[in-house]
Order: sequence, then C-alpha cells, then structure tokens
Amino acid sequence: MQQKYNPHVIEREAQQHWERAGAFRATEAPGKPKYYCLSMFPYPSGKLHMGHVRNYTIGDVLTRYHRMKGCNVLQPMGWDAFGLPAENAAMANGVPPAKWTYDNIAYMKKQLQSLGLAIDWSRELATCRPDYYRWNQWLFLRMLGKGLVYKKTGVVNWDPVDQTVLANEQVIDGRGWRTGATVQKREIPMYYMAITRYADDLLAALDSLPGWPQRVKTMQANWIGKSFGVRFAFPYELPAGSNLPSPQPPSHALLPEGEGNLEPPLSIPSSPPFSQEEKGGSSLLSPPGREVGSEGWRGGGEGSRGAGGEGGAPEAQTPEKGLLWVFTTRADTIMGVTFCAVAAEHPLAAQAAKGDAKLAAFVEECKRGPVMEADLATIEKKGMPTGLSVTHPLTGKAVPVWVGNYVLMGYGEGAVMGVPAHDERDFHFAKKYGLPIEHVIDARTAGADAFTTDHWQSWYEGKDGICVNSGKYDGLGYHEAVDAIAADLKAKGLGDKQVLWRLRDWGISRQRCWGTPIPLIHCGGCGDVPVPDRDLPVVLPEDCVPDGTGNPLAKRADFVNCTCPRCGKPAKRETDTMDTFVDSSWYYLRYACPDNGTAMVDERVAYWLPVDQYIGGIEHAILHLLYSRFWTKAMRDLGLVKLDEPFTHLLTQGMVLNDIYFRKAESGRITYYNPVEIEAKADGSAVLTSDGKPVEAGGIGTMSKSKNNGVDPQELIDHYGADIARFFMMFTSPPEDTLVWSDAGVEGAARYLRRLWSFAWEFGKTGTAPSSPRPGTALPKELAGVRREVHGVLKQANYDIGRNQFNTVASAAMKILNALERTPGDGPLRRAVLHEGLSILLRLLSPITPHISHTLWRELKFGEDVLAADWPEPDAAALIEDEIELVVQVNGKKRGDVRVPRDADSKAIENIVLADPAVQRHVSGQPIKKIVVVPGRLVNVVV
RNA sequence: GCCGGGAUGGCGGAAUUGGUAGACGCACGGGACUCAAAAUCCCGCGCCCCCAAAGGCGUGCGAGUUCGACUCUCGCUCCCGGCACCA
Repeated sequence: MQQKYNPHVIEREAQQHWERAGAFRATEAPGKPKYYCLSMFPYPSGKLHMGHVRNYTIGDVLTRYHRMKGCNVLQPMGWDAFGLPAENAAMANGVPPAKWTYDNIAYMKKQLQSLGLAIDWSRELATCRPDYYRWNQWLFLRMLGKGLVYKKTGVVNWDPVDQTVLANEQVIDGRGWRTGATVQKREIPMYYMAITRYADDLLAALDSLPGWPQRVKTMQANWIGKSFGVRFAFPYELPAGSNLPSPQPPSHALLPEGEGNLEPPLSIPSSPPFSQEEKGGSSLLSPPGREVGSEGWRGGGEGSRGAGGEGGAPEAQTPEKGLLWVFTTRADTIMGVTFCAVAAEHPLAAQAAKGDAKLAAFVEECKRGPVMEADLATIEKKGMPTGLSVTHPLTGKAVPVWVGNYVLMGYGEGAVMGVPAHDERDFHFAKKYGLPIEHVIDARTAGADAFTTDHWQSWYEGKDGICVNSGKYDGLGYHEAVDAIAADLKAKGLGDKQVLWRLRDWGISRQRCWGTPIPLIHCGGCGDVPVPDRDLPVVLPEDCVPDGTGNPLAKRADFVNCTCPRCGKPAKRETDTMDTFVDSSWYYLRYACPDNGTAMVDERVAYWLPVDQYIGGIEHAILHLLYSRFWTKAMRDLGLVKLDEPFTHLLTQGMVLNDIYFRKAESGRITYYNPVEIEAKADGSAVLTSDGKPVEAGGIGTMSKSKNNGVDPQELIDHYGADIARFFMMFTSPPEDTLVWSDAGVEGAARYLRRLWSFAWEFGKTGTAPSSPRPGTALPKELAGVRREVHGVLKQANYDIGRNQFNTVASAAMKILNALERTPGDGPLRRAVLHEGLSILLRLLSPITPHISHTLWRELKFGEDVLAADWPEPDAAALIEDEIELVVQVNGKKRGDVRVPRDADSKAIENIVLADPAVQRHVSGQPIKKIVVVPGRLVNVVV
C-alpha cells in the first residue's frame, strides 16, 4: 500500500479488476430480487457534460447500494443517437451525421468508463443502428394495423429561403436561424400516433405510481388535461349559395379500432404519393378532411364532432344552415354570452373572408402567426368581426361571430363562446372591441367584490357563485346550473355534457435525414403501402450530408425509387423519418434482450422489467416520460409485453445550469460563447477573452450544446480522478435540486479522500488483523462516545440514502472520519473501535467513491471485494445514552439547555427546568401559563 | 400566457417533516510546523452591540395560524424547467 493517495493508479487498477472479473455483467437469476436501475441514455453530442456526470453518478450510487443490499442488479447504457445536432454538425463540417455520431459515441464511452460506473457494457445499444431501429419500423407497422397510426396534415415552420422545414429550436424571434427569413406556417401531411386513445389510461394509471415524484404526476395530469364541460352549438343560417369548406380534422379525433391482430393493413387510405417537390409547392394538398376517407378521422357516429359540425358533411344538410360548435367548462355562464370567437382556420372564418378583403387579410395574418404554444400564448389578443351572427341556443338572441387570433384550431372545436363578465381573456377582448358585458354570476356569496364593469379584479371567475340575470337558472350554483343547462341543450339536440382532453395526438413525421425511415411506400395505384416485414429494416444511407435545403434523403434516387410491394410497379419510398422520441420510448425494454435478431422483445423482458429505478433530468417530466408510458401500453395491448407501466420509481435530477453569453449578428443569427471563453468585467459587463469585445449576458440556463454553456468534466476527472469528481458531485447538492455549476468546493472533496487514505494508511501500518469490538464489550467513556457517534451518523445516513439525499450521505462519511480521527488514547480497544468505524465508512462510501473503497477494503484485509460486502447497519446498543440534553425555551425563545436522565418523566423534567437559573431569570416571577414538554427534544415554559 | 418547481450566512447546503436555524464543507481570518512556500494540523467565522458576558435581530417580501413557523395558510417578487420539431 502506498503512503500517498494516487487516484489515477488505484482507479485504473480497480477498473481493470472489475473488467477482468466481469463484475457488472448481469444475468437473469430467479430467486434473488432483481433491481433494474436505468439512467436516461445520453445524446452523443460530442463530450460528456456535468449533467451527465451528475445523472450517471446518481444512477451508479443507487446501483451499487442495491447490489450491496442483496439485489441482482442491472445497469445498462446506450446512445440516443439520432437527432438534429448531427445534421447541424454535418452541415458545418461536411461530415455525414453517421460518422460524427459514431465518433462521438466512441469518445463519450471512454469518458463514461473513466468514471468507474457499474455498467453492463455488453448490453450497449445505439438507436441509429439498423438492428435497433428496425423495431421502430416493425412496431410502427403493428400500430398502423391497430389504427394507432394514421395520417393527417400538421403545421410546421417553413423557411422560404432555404425551402426547408425548421425545428422550433431553429426559429429565433420568428426567423430562420440560418437565413434570417421570416418563418411561415405550412401544412404538410404527417403520420400521427393516437396517444389520445390512451388519455384515460395514462391519467388514471398515475395513481398506480407511488414511486414517482408528485410534481411529475401533477405535470402529466395537467398536460393530459381532462376537463368536464358542455359541448353545444349555436345554429346559424348563411345567405343562399354559400358553401362551407371542410374543416381540419380535430387533433383529438379517434380512429376506429383496427383488426386486433399484429398484421398491418395492405395499405392505408391516403392521398396520392407525394414527392418532396410537391410538399414544397403551393398546390400541396387536397382538403385533408376528405382524403382519409370514411375510416379516417371523422369515423362513425362521432362524425359530427368536427368543428363546424354539419358544415363538414354537405351532402347531409343544405349548405346554408349550420351549427357552430363550441366547448365550455363554464356552461353556468352561458346566459352571459355576448360574442363567439373562431380560429382563423375555422370554416366560418374562411366563409366570411370570401367577401371581405380586410377580414381575409386578417385571417391570413393569423395563419402566418407563431407555431409554438408559448409564443401563441403571449401574442397580443386580436380579433375582427366576421359580420356573421349565430343564434344563442337558449335565448334565441343573435350573437356576433369574431375571428380571434387566440383561438386554437387544434383544441376543442376551434371556436369558443365569449363571456366577458366571467372570463378574464374574454373580458379584455370585449373591452378592447367594445363588446357588451353581461353579468350573470353573483360572486358575493363567495366573498368576492360586487360586480363592476371597470376593473377585472372586482369581477368573478370562480365556480362558487350563483346564477343571476339568467332567467330560469337564477339562484342555481355551478353544478346545478351546468346540469340544467346541459339538459335543456340536449332536449333541443344542440349539445350535451362532454369530456375534453388537452392531450393531442403525437405527430412523428420529421423531414430530416438522420432518423428512422418511416417504412411506407407511395404507389400511384395503391396509395401508401406498408413495407412488408421481410423487407425490414428500411436502411438509412449513412453517407448523406445535408446542406440545409430540404431533406437530402429525397434527393437520393437510390433511396427513393423502389417498387410497390403490392402491384410491383415503380413507386417512391417515404422520405420522412421518425421523431427521435420514438427511439427513446422503448429502449429500456431492448436492454433486456439487445442481441435478439429475430424479435423486438423476448422472455428476458419479463424478468428485468419494469425498470425499478429510472433517473433523468426533470426536463423530461412530460414528453419523454409520457411517450414511454404510452408506448408501453400500446405494446401491452399488442400482446408484446405484460406491463402496465415502464418505470416503478423515478428520480428527476435537477438541471445543471451555467452562465449564457452570446452575440447577435444583424441577420438575427445568434452565436453563443462558452463561459470559459468569457472574461467578466468589474462593472458587470463581459467580454470575449480572445478579442476583448463585449458579449451579451443571457442569464443562466441548462448546460447544452445549443447554448454552448456546457462544462467538460474531463478536466476535473483528469486532475482529481473519478472518485473525487463523483464525491464532489454528490456532496455539492441534493440530486433533485437545480444546480448552478461551480467547482468551488471540489478541493474539499479532494482533501477528504486524501485524509481518508492517510488515516487508513496509518491504521494499516500497525497491523491488519480484524478486531472490531465484540458485542457486549465494555468500552471506556470516550470510546463509547466515538462508537455512538459513528453508529448515530450511520443511522441517519441510511435514512438519507433511502430517500435519495446523497449530499448528506457524503457529509455523514466526513463526520465519521472526523470522529475516528479524534478518537483519543491507544490500545486494542481503541483499535477495535477504529476498525469497526473504518469498515462502516468504506462500505458507506463505496457507492459514491467505489475505487478508493475497493482498494482500501482489500489493502486493510476487510475482505476480497467490497462489492460483496453487506451494507452496514447501526448497532442499536451503541446508540443508548444515560443522559439526554433538552433545550429549554421561555415563550418559544431558547434560554439554555439541561441534561436529564434518559427515563425522566415530564414532572421530573419540569422540576429540573424550573430550577434552572436562566429560566428563573426570564420567568422573573410572572405566572406560568403552561409548560410544553416535547420528549427527547425540548421544554417550553409559557408565561 | 399556462403548468410544475425553487429562494436559508460571502458560497454549496443541513435542520430526524411544527420543536436548538446554519450540521458537513468551501471561502476567509488568526495560529502551529517550515529558512521560506506548498501541503498538513489547531482555533475563529450569520448580522448588530461588544474585551467579554448578557441581550437584540435573522430562513426572498407582506400578512395570518400556533406555546413554538425555514416548515402550515393567504397575497406578492424574482429565478429555473416544460409548453408538443432541442434532447
């Protein structure tokens, strides 16, 4: 054993030992509890960043802890390898995305291995490999067969200069990131997964996940957004000769149930095959409502749910009459309706715009608006009257119809009723455009101010007022009013109660070259034809280099041209690829059977799944985690797995943040600079070190490639070693907290492990024979005190590790070493106490700092391998004390403390406390009202 | 804008879930060792008053409940994450 702690030497040796022993190779071992511990796999962006180190250290701590607690553990690792950054890098460097990605994987794998993680690398997978993504394609076709995949148009960001679709991230202040051109909305055909069919299941099953953080479950529940309300219609008549266009299908439309087997259909109803040029052209599509056909989105008895109602089915109704459908959760305010507002894409808006150039211009302006919901929600609320009016279904009064830029076509019916007196947004809209405001809920019963028409604050939006100015509904509360109104609407055939979901179906089509090819072939005669299973996988060419204009796959004749599997005639392959969330929605299943070349999953999935502990960033609280839950349920219903939920326990790691610095060019293009390149000035400004010119501070944010504010942990690992980096990472903050990166304090971690090494070296110098104190051995007072402290700290540490609070586990390890170092005297009893203390300490530390624990455990002859050791448990006998200390308060303020016998009763304690001089001074003769005794803690004298 | 979360010394954080606020560290100050420095070790360290003792104030801001509030309730401010094509 060396006298000096040399992390690099011992870490290399420990890692070689684990490698030789195959220490982390996991095999199915019935009879032992299994523990599948999974950290979210990384995107191979180039280098590890601190968020990765945090994530994988947390996962490793849990993995190693549960192994020592007796579990058969599996901790796998892989690569979320498809995605946009590879295409961006390809454009910048002229290197194919595949090469860039594989190089990054090789480098980052080395980095991960240098951390000493207990990973079973034999199960490594990368989603960009055909043997992985073929199962994306295979399952896509199974879902198509079940009707869980369907086609409809969707809105994308269009860069008119580069003639290409942009990701939301590539749109900056409404402009394309490369061209600076104003981004346009464009509708293109896309494939959707019907996640809304699982809305009820996804919501209800949240209750079956006690191992998930409440905040994540709340976010998911709100995202799914089940709202109970009333769907009803305003009848209207248009001038003769009017002809309403078809509406967009609503995004929550349902498909009929499929065949119920695992076979995809021979073809799906579709528009004729489309080439990329046609997608970019102006005569893009026939109206989508018709092309999906009768089995399509309008399916069956729910056909009238489409926005615009009968307007979408002209053959069944004279075109002049129609119903304007809306959904509301506040049917109790229906008598206060003074206008209706429809989305720009609504058929009534289109109808009204025909004869009104100004309105047509406004509708066009709305359609050009932002795509992202966050932008939509913050734009100025604008509207314009259509000149049309509809009839109030209960009062028969005429209600004007407006076009509103805040009404979303994709949610509900694409139209809303306007009740300015009891909805804040409607109120501002009415004030702005001079629409009447009719007060119909009296809020005074609920303690709110009286109604006025001047200030929103004195109005009432709550559900606990009663109806006024509402005719026969006067005096009813919320629930009675909704019931009565829904019943009356139903009697007239103009509405009923209904559930509305906020959740929308999942559009998976991407116009990009670095993703899973969608396994469909477009045939002029047969339509969209699924690729037969025998032809899977549809292999992605790995030598494509995008140039920023359109999808390079579409430019490759060798990829696009094929023959129709049905009729054998020449056909075109689909060139869209799948959303990368598809890849990450099931990878946790594949780790159980990564080598199976003939099936997506096998019986080993039944052994390992569900994942017992999933660990990843809180930023994935909704999308990734919801898609994975959906995918699991879909596979369950296809008979492929017997799982309701994929992840039993979830730990959502807090984000690692860092400063953001950038410069904005005149074109609007933003360049980000890494904080290491920045010099902060005394006046608070910042300059780029290389040119001395100012940069703008963009606050702090998540470490990311796109903001260029990541910190490479390699320097830290190279300088200090993995154990110190891991210890510091765990010590500096609790796992779930947001962490603003700073390496201040890493020296403390380094000092601690050096101190531990020196202590162990001194201890080992004087002999190595095991000599923990025998049970029942009487120890001198000081030694008993040290032992009590060690076991007391261990007790708390075990509580903390059980609740994933690893920072206090690390500080517990520090406290134990402090106590051992302070242990007075010498002789065999002292040595026995130190021996026991060290054995506890090395085991407690081993999940956090596995290398030093491994080495010292062997060197001091505690055993062959600390991995095989039992987890330490405190000795209850060591914790017993004869006297305990109680805090003494007078009127809730601390005035001292007293020592009392462990078994003193309240009366005895009161007497001791009242005799205390500090208490007498503060009581100073005033009458004592009462004395509160909290056993084992404190005594409060109230005067 | 909507949904979720956060705020405690100069800094990271702790407080056994209503019971001693500041554990454990970092930084800083003083001392020991040293020719000197580094490393290491010892002491101090919320703010005010102050030789000290005693005391007063103190957990983002403003109210409230309680013998007692970092913890519970109501109302704010600021920051972080998500908002469906970043992953």
